[in-house]
Formats: sequence, structure tokens, C-alpha cells
Amino acid sequence: MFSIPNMSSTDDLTAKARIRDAALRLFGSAGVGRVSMQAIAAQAGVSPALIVHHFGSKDGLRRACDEHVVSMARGAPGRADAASRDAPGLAAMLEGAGAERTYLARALLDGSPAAADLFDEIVDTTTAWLAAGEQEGWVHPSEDPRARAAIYVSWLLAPLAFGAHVSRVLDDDITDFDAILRYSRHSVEMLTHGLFADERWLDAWDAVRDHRKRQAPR
Amino acid sequence: MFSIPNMSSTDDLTAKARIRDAALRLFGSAGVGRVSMQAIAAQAGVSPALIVHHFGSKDGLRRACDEHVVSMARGAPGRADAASRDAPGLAAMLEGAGAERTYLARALLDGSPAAADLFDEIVDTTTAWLAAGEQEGWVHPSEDPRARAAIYVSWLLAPLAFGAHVSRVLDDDITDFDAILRYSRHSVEMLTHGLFADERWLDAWDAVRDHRKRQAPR
DNA sequence: CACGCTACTGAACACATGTTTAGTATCCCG
DNA sequence: CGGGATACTAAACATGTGTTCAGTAGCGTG
Repeated sequence: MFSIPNMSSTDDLTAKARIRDAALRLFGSAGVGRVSMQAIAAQAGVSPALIVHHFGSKDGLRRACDEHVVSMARGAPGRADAASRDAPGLAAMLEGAGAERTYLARALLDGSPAAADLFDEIVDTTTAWLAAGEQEGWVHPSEDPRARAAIYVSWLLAPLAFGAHVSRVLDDDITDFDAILRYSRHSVEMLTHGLFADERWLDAWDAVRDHRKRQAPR
Repeated sequence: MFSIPNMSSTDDLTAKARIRDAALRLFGSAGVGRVSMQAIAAQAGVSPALIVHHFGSKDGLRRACDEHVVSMARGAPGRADAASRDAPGLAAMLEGAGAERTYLARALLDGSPAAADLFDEIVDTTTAWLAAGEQEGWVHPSEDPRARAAIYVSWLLAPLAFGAHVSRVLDDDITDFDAILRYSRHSVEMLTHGLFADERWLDAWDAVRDHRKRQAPR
């Protein structure tokens, strides 16, 4: 039924790939619901009918985009380096052009299964990475490593969703590498020395918990 | 031209408010583009024509939703307390029900002006708050306080966009207050003691910067 | 009561939507 | 050279879309 000759990410020039790319761009910047088949077809320089010929339906196209952008984010498997320990694909995505970024953010918001799987994978990878760091002594121990990893990942992905706003506030260009660099500096600093200089907010949190416990012993 | 008799957030029961709430819910969970006037009308128990009577157009309704959710997030002005120093409205939104949360996330992704203004405001508030903390000695000094505040805000808002995924990973209920509490625990901990126990990642960042500087002296 | 004004509806409208159908060009394999 | 896939298009189609129109019910004011 379905025969997909080549789905690699470098063959691009075939009409099918052009359609996928056009859809990715339009979906990313406007959201799936606000982009019509005809708009995608026009952008890709093909007829609307060809889209359904290749992808079955609009939702089929959307799914293909999901999987493509997810596999982009996954990038080459395994490799980890010093500057960004994450898969280089994800790093490129966090730095890179706007369309795929917002597409991925939208996919996560829409609850796309492929995107959810990606999120889980990143959490897994991060958990393992932090566990190793804990063992090697360069990561603080945690009561609930997986929960901490999940939160760290949500911070890691924050620029996907809010990058445009952050860079607007900072009056920077999101696509500029130096801006990204400056951005990450503050992140690394907060993750290394913390933001707060004493424990007052931790204490405040304890107070809230105790209050809660006493009020609703459950 | 426009006469808005009462837009307070407690009068709810009028058809106009019902429409707005229904739209908020549907827009939030599916995205504006995928929700039809008729669906909203049905959910609110009115005719589609009444929507345009009250809001002019679908986009007018969307704008009204934007402003409503933003003013919700703003909440009662000024007040700050220990557990969550942010406006209580925002705190409630970060904890609270799913529809408005994702609506706000979508509004930020879509670049809604009202949402962008809100983001800027939060950054301003946070900057001032951190500056006070710096002066009082419970916040580490920063080279670029505003940039740091912006990034902190993006982390603060991360659950808006990824809360569903985080809570899925943690197998928790997002609406459960105890889960939120546990969530925030890890955040406060990372923001207090940091995530990393030594400076290797800061050093790594410096290495990248130096490398970059030498390679592209610009 | 009469008047205007607002809230509200049912039906219709013009149009954009995703998809189908029938058909043509092109290429590959015998 | 056939012949059967595959890539692709133009046109038509059914339906869903946002919006308009004409009109009714109700309510407060002069």
C-alpha cells in the first residue's frame, strides 16, 4: 500500500521532499489548522492533488512532517560532545532556523505522538547523563533524578516555545549564533552556581509543604 | 463604537462570557485554526450569528480571548507573596486547569501582541525582583540582569508549553496540587544550589567562546 | 403605549476547504 | 517496441467555513 522509496534527509529535490519542506515551514509559522493544501501546493510548486497522492491526506502530511522534524531533532544517533552534550540534531534545532523550531513546539503542544516519544527519549538520555555525572561527582545528587531530568529538559526546550520572545526582549536575532551563545551562558551559569545566593526560597518551599501537610493530612 | 459594559472576570453567566469561555477551551485544546464558529456556538449553547454579533468576527473573538487570558494571568495587580512571588494570577494559571494554560502557550507561539506584552511585563517584574534580591544579597550578581531575567522567565513559563509532557513522564496529574508542589521543588533546588557540582560546563562554555572568538574575530 | 435598543435566531450566501476522478506524460523493465 | 507502473495535473465535487440578512422577543425609557 505505502511504498516509500527514500526518506533520508539529504535527497532533497524530489517533489515529495519539497512538499514536506513547504508544509513544515507553513505549519510551523501558522499552525496546521491555518494552512491550506492549496497554500502548501503553491509554495512547493505543485498541484494540491499531488500532495494527497504522496501523503494520502492532510493529516498524513502532518504525520510525515512530525516524523521528519523528530528525526531531524534526533539527528545522528549517540554522539555527544562537550559544548552541547545533546544529540547534535537537537542542538542544531535549538539554534537553527525558526520554522522547524516552532513546528516542533507546536507538535509538542498538539500532543503529537512522535513528538511525545521524542520528549521521552530526551528525558531518558538526560537522566542517564545526569546519573553518570552524579556518579562522577559533577552533578548534585537528587531525590528524584528522573523528575529533575524532566524539568531540566523542559528548560532545555524552553527556547523552542519562547525563543522568539526572549530574543525580542534581548533585542537579539534568534538565528545569530553569538546571541545563542550569550543566551546559553546565563543558563549554564544558573545551572552551575544557581540563581539564588541563599536558601530562603528552599525554606519557603518547605514552609508551604509543611503548611499543606498539616492542613490536608490526606 | 465598542461598548463593553462589564468585562470583569466574575460576572460570568452572560452569553458573551459563555462564548468567550467556550472559545478559550476549544482554542486552547485544538488551536484556533482547527475550531469552527459552529463548534464554539454549540459548546456555548448559542447560534453562530450571536458570536459575530458580540465579537465582530472570529478574529475578534480570538483577540478577546487573548486579552481575557492575559488579564487572567496578570491577576490582581501588585501583590506578591512568599510561596510564589509572581502575580497570583500567573501562579494560578501555571497550576490551574489545562485549557487556559495551553491557550496562553499557543498565543505566545502565535505571536499574539497581547501575549507578547504580558511576556515583557513578566520580564520587567522579574528583573526588578531579581535586582532587589541582588541588592539584598540573596541573588547572585549578573553581568546582564535583564537577559538572565528573560531566561528565568522562559523557564518559569516552560510548564505552559511542556507541562503535559513533564507530567506524563512523571506519571503525575498536572492538575494535582501536590504534583505541582513536587515539580517546583526540583526547580527551586536547581535554582538554589545549581544542577552541576563543579564548573566544568562553565569552563566548556568559555572554551567554545574562545574558540569562536579566535575563529571568527568579526 | 410607543419607541428605540440590544440580545438573539434561522436561513441563506459566497467562498475556501480537503478530496476525488479521469486523464496525460514519463520512465522502467520485459 | 509494448505495457505497466509511477509522477503529476486540471477540473469537478461535496462539504464546512465565516459571515450576512431579515426578522423576532424582550426590556428599559420617554
